[in-house]
Amino acid sequence: MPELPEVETIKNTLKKFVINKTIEDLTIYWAKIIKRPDDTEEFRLRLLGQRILDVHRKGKFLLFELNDYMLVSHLRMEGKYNVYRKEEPVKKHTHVIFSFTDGTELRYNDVRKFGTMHLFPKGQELVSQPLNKLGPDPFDAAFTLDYFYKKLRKTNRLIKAVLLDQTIVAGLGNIYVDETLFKAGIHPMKRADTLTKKEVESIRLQAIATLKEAVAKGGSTIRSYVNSQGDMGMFQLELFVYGQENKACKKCGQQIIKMKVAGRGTHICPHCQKL
DNA sequence: CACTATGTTGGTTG
DNA sequence: TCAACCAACATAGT
Repeated sequence: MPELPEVETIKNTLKKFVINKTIEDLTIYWAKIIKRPDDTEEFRLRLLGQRILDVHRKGKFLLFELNDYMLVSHLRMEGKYNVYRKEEPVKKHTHVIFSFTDGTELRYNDVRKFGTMHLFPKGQELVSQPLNKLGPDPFDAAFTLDYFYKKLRKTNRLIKAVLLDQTIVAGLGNIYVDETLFKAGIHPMKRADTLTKKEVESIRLQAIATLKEAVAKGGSTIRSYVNSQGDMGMFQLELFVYGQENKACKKCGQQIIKMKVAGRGTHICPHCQKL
C-alpha cells in the first residue's frame, strides 16, 4: 500500500505517540514478520527496556531509533501502526505488539502479513540488507540529474520498471510512477536508455514535485490507507491517471486507459504519452 | 462459485 | 542482465 508520501505521513503522525516511550514487553503473533534476528525470542529480548528516541523514514521504510538498536520496518501492501491503551481489544490482523511502560501499546496491523521488521545494532542498518542497496531518496541532494541520467543510460529496461526499482531511487511505487510519467509526458513502455537528458530531467522534477504535493496532502487513500491517527489521505483527489481509467484526461480530454506494464496495472493518457 | 485485482518485493527460471 | 512468472496473504469486486 504505502509509498513515500504515505510512509512520511505515518512517520509524522506516529512520532507524537511513541517518542520517549520505553518498551516493557513484546508480543509476536505472526513470527514471519520478523526477519532479523531470525530467532524471534532474541528479537523480543533485545527490545525489552529500549526507549524510542526518534522515528525516521528512508524510501518506503520506517526506522525506529532506539537506545542501542535501529528497528527497520517495511509496511509492504497493508501494514499499519497504531497506538492503543492496553485495555483495548486486539484486532484480528494485529501481529506484533510493543507494550510501553505507560500503559499504551504500539500495535502492528497487516491484513496481508507481507510487512517485514529487521533489527540492527545502531549504525549497522545502513550497511546491511535491506537498506544497503537502497537508492537515494528523491528529496536527497544525491538525487541529481547527473546521477539519474547515468543510471538510466546503463539499462535498457522500461522506464516504468526502472522507476519502481528502489535501488535507483527510493520511494516511488505504482501510483506515483504513473502520475510522474503522465506529468512528464512519457510513455511507461519507453526504454530508459532512449530518453533524452531533457526528458530525464522532466521525470526527475515531476517525481519530486508530485511526491512533495502528496506529502502535503497526507498521501493517497485508494481503499485502505489511513495514517497512524486514523486519518485518510487527500491526494487521491489530485490524481491524473492512477485509477482514472475510462475518465477524460484532465489535460486533453482523451480517455485514460489501463494496461499492464512491467507486470503492474498501468494508467496512461494515450494522447499525452506516446511511444 | 470461480476468477481477477490490489498501494510491494524477493526468488526462480529461461 | 532482464523479463516473466510465482510466491507470500487476505479481501473485495465481477
